[in-house]
Amino acid sequence: MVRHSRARRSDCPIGFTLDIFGDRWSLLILRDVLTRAKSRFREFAAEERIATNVLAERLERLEGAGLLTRANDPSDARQFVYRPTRAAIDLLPVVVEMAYWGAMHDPETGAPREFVEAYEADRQALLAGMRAALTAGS
Amino acid sequence: MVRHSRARRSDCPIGFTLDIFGDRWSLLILRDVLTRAKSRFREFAAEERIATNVLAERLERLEGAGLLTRANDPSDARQFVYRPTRAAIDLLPVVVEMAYWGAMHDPETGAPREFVEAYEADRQALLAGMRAALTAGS
DNA sequence: GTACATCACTTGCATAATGCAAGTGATGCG
DNA sequence: CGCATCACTTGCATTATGCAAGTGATGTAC
Repeated sequence: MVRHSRARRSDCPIGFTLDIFGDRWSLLILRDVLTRAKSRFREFAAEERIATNVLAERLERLEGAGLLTRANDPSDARQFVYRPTRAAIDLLPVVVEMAYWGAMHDPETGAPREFVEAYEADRQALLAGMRAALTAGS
Repeated sequence: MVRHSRARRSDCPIGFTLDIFGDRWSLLILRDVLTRAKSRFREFAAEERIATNVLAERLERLEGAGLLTRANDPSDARQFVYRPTRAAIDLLPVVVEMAYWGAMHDPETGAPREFVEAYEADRQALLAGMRAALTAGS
């Protein structure tokens, strides 16, 4: 049986990157974890229209790829807490650049003005602030 | 008939961005156009293992999305020349950040050392240089 | 100008990924 | 105890992708 889906297809670092989250949903999940403080299955399932079976598979794969950790929620044994790893936090620049590009080129963007202003004023500070928010509780 | 594939699914600028090239191939095509000076169908088809039918559809969609232009090749009537638009050139930061992330986290990356060094030494200068190379002939 | 190669695609079909709706078992809660 | 909620599964229809083999227009060598 041949696995086409996730075989390595390129020696290029961009190809490598796309092998990990070059699909519709993985990066949206990472966006939620990185910029919206989401950490639970139901939170990911809520906002976007991702099917739960696909979500389950993506979370498992992102965990396997070393981008998310999955821990028991001490306050509710039914739930799990997904958190970004260092590698995922390193993706912040990618997420920020994609958001900025979308904000610039989407005629009806929902991008908050404050994000655009913060980016244009001081990109490094914006990134540092976002990174700090993610590293705070560790 | 309902089109699921490319309907807008999010008001987030990242969602918008992923609607345009949130698939395996679109961004690789853009990478080729933006960083490898590729401009013809056969050049795109050559390096990666993209099926020609998928490539044809992607080129058409990227043109429709305003990221590529398609022009006749004056020296060969069989060929067309695909070039990035301003919007595509604006994607350089995204491409560069993805490449850098891949270079940092891919254990067997094929990323050229010079790229990593240039990025770490002066990201802005790297981007300016890449942008200048693309704008040169216009 | 005839034969052949090359170009950008198409076409037909098999396989894989995704979407959708309805479960399922474990746990929380009144 | 009864019901709601949690993180998933399962079955199946639909869509996207991969693969191999065309196709017509054009270039090129003889």
